Amino acid sequence: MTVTKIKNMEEFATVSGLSRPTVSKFFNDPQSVRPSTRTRIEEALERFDYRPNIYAINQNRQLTKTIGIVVPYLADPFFAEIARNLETRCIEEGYSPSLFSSHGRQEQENDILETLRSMKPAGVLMAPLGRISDKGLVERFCNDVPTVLFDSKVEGVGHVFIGSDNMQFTSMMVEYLNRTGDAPCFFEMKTPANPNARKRRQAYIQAMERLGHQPKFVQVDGTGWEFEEIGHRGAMEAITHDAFETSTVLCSNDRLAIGFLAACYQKGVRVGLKKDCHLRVAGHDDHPFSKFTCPSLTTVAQDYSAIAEKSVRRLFELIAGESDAAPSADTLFEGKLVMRDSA
Amino acid sequence: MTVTKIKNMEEFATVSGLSRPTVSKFFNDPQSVRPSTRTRIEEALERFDYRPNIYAINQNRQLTKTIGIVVPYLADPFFAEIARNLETRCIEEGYSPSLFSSHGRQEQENDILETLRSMKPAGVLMAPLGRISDKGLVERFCNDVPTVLFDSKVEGVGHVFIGSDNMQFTSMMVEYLNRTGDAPCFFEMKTPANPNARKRRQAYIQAMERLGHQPKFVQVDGTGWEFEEIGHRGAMEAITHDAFETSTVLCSNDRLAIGFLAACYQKGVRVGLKKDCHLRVAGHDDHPFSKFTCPSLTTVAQDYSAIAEKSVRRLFELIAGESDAAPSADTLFEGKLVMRDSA
DNA sequence: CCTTAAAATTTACGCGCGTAAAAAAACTAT
DNA sequence: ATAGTTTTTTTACGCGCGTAAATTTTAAGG
Repeated sequence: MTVTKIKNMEEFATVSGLSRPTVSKFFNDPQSVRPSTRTRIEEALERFDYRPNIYAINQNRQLTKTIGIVVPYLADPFFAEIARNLETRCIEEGYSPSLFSSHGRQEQENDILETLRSMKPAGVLMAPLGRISDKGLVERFCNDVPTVLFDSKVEGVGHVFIGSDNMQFTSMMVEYLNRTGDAPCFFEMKTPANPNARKRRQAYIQAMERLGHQPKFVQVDGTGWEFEEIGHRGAMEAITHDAFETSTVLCSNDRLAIGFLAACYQKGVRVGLKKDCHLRVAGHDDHPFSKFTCPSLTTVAQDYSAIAEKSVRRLFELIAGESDAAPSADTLFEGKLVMRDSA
Repeated sequence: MTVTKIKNMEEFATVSGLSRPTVSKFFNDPQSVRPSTRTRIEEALERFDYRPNIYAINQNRQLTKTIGIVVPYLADPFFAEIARNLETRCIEEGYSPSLFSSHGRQEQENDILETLRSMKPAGVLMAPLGRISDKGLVERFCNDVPTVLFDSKVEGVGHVFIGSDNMQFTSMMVEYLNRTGDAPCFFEMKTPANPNARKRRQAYIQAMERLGHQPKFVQVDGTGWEFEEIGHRGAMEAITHDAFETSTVLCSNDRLAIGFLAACYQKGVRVGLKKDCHLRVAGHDDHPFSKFTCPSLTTVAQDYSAIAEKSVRRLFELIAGESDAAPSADTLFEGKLVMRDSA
């Protein structure tokens, strides 16, 4: 590194003995210049550490090299984990991911979309809030910016959706629970924020009917994203009032189950498969912490990295296909049964 | 909204019946124009939804309205929670936060700092990786960009640090455990990534000696940020070899404790205060999930929102104080003892 | 109504880079 | 060496906005 500070591309071109347009070409695509020229620039780059001004670059670009990533609630390790996968994949493809969390609030989600618009991103990977999303606004956004929706689908919105096959998730789990013991009741929030929850409820009902059982529900009040808290409260009440009509409980998601198991422990309700257990409990998602609950949680695993991988790949297809591609069929990943100690 | 699309500030100024410099002034500070003028612009804003091009704006600004937020590992709910607080506070102050996670890798942290440099942010809130941070690079960054370090201090680097008083955390917990039962042994990673862990170890030793007890350690191998996994493995081994010389275990952080408790449950080791319990377990941090462990985890609570609040406030002081202020003393927050069922 | 101060307008330049067109230079193959 | 091709250089314009200086308009106060 030399003392000389390079302010702009003009200066950098001079010190590397080239013209500015050539250097500009290099930064847009190193392969587009002659190997010998490339070498000269790379050498100069080591001596002078210059970086093109991103704002000046993007001002003149119709499309930037930015990818927006939007999740509904980053404090949920599930989304943190997905976001991490997405980020990594984008970087590998030479893009700069920009991460946003709606923190469970519609207003925030709307702000983020507006911000993203002005960022002229090459594309956006978005897990919408779901029920409380501003559908019209999300729809308009998807029409204007190449966007892949993942995790939670907003009906009729967006060209590309990547998610989990909730029908398969729940069917499989109900089937498993039914084979190995009592058929489960379904533990869920009364008004879930996430559309996956509604699909899982439907799937539960269908699966139970198919097996000749009557669906049974235990529903908890509560809004927001503090699912553990809600699950805990709901379980405490249900246990106190002995509200379970069966010895098996299927939770709509693992975070509810985590709260549920904590309540069971506190109330002295033994959970698991052993002879002296009163209850079996299962969940959905294979949350990062489900391995460490007491007992460890039997659940259906979402394939995080597959969803991330596929989302990014579909986004780049969308970006590449000049004309906005026809709305494609949703991609739904099947889940894997993870048999642990709780059921 | 009208059909007319506004492309730039010139056009927008025309439709609002004003000149571009006036409109420009408005966007930089709405208070700087006459109320009647402000109203006219705001009305036009509703009819035409125009937003200044952020890239063009930032190109000509020495300092942008961006605040960088860097955390070492976003999949850790502790950092997700802190980040959420920081984001919210920044937005309230009229800045645009930009969130980055190092994902536990030095290379990534370095890249983020380089990216941030080119973003010309007004300031940066950074929780460094700690031990594996590139100290020289972080130092240089802090000298060039107004930066507040939080959570984990890199010795001798940065002008402002906001964190927790680990000495007080651990002292208090050791004191409490000693008063209510056996003095604790210390459960930790052999080579912790985070400097807080080292401070806690020292504090543990001092506290034990002050109380006339000999410090005892159970140390686990393992690197990375999968603390629950590491804690679980360590506890399984320790229990198998009956490696505890005392009936009380103080974990270096809650995530290790979560894994620890899971292992205890699996091994049939009863944890808690009741007569039939073999072990008491405590942690540090009051992780968002510590309330839902089995049994619920006794710990020392970090004051998330206070740290966030203070960090943001100090950053804005740094930004406001034209000349780079003299290195100020660290701000350390005391923790609160959270007595739950595990100890 | 006139004086003053405050605010808005006009005019004009610059930021750092993308990019197009024409000319010059550097390679490649014969 | 020469014709033909590829790459680089020259030249020049534009992007959308910040911002400064000089001028004109507006509002306020006596």
